Amino acid sequence: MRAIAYHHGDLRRTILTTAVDAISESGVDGWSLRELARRAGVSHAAPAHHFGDRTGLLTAVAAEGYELLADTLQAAEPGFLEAGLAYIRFATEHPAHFTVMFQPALYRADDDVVVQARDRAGRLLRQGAQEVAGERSDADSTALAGWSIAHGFASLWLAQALPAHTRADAVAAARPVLRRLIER
Amino acid sequence: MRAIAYHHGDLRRTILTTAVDAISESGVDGWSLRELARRAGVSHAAPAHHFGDRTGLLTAVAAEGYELLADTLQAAEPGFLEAGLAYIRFATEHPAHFTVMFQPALYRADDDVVVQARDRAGRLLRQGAQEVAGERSDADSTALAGWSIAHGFASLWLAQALPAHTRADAVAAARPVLRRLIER
DNA sequence: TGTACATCAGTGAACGCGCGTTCACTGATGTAC
DNA sequence: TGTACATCAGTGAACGCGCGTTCACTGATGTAC
Repeated sequence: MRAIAYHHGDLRRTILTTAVDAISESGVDGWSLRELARRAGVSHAAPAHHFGDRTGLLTAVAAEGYELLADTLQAAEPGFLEAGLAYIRFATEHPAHFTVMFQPALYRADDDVVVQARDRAGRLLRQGAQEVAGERSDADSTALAGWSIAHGFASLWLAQALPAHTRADAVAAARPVLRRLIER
Repeated sequence: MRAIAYHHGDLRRTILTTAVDAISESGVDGWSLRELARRAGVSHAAPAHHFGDRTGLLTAVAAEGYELLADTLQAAEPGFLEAGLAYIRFATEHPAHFTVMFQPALYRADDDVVVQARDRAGRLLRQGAQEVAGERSDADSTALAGWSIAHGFASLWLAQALPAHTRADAVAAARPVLRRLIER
């Protein structure tokens, strides 16, 4: 691979990764397209070639996020507890994606690629919820409770709002918390 | 009250309110200090007098948010369910405050006023959790489960990620979901 | 009750800067024959 | 195997704009005497 080529070859991928890094470091608005170009070592006009504008770039981040979430859920062992822990692992390993995904005002939420990926993740999520809801009469509320508790734990952990002992390993700390929903 | 006075009298309050409105409309970064000044009808240099910079302003928003949350929790009937619903009511009625509070990188989280208000809200929150944890051996996990489920429901609702039937009344929709943690 | 003075809130002109966008261009790659 | 041509990715100079910040100022308010 040449160090520098006129045609980068994988600039789209590079910009996307750079954007995710920048979001992790400085939040969803703490950077400019020009800064991403600078970091990626390309001209400041290059990103527009692939994404058009910020919204286009964030749309790609959201789509990739839903794909990654779906992959993570798909790879998890069956059962609500494992699905919930997979959800939390995804959020803590991909904080930038997670943050963007749940701020739909930032991107084109009706973009085809986003819709497809989100549907796929949604299907797997409902499958995980099924396993805690079972035959209960309040299956819907139980499914929402499952999603809420996993999403809430992940969000609070990312916001650094949880007690210090949860810092080192979010997934381990989440286990007894999620379990609280299925046993008593 | 004069329509226009050289000394506004309550400009700090006005800018703060204007900021909260702007955040609700356009997110945490969708505005500038100059725009707030324009909206408030004062010169563009006026906000700096009261808040210094964006961070100072967001610090004030976070502090006010924790105060409002504490007030809401304090006014709630006793019991975990009522505390959880109060938490969700706060989040849905003050989305801008809620959003800022849980992004500590945006403001000075160690500011005295913030710390005091957050501690007060934290005390009331722990009190609510106590009522679901009771004498259980896993009291800590139960308390975190309570916070997570309320926070998760509120976050997902604000992200417009929940099913349509929850849209009209978040608090009513949350009731059976939170209940799921205390009965089975 | 009146005057002098200090303090403070808010003004408005000026600055330099980084931004997104535009556009004519250049260089690399792929395809037709 | 070689040549011509179209397509596409990325360049870099130029633009106008809104921004935060600075600073000398003005006008209102509060206090001392």
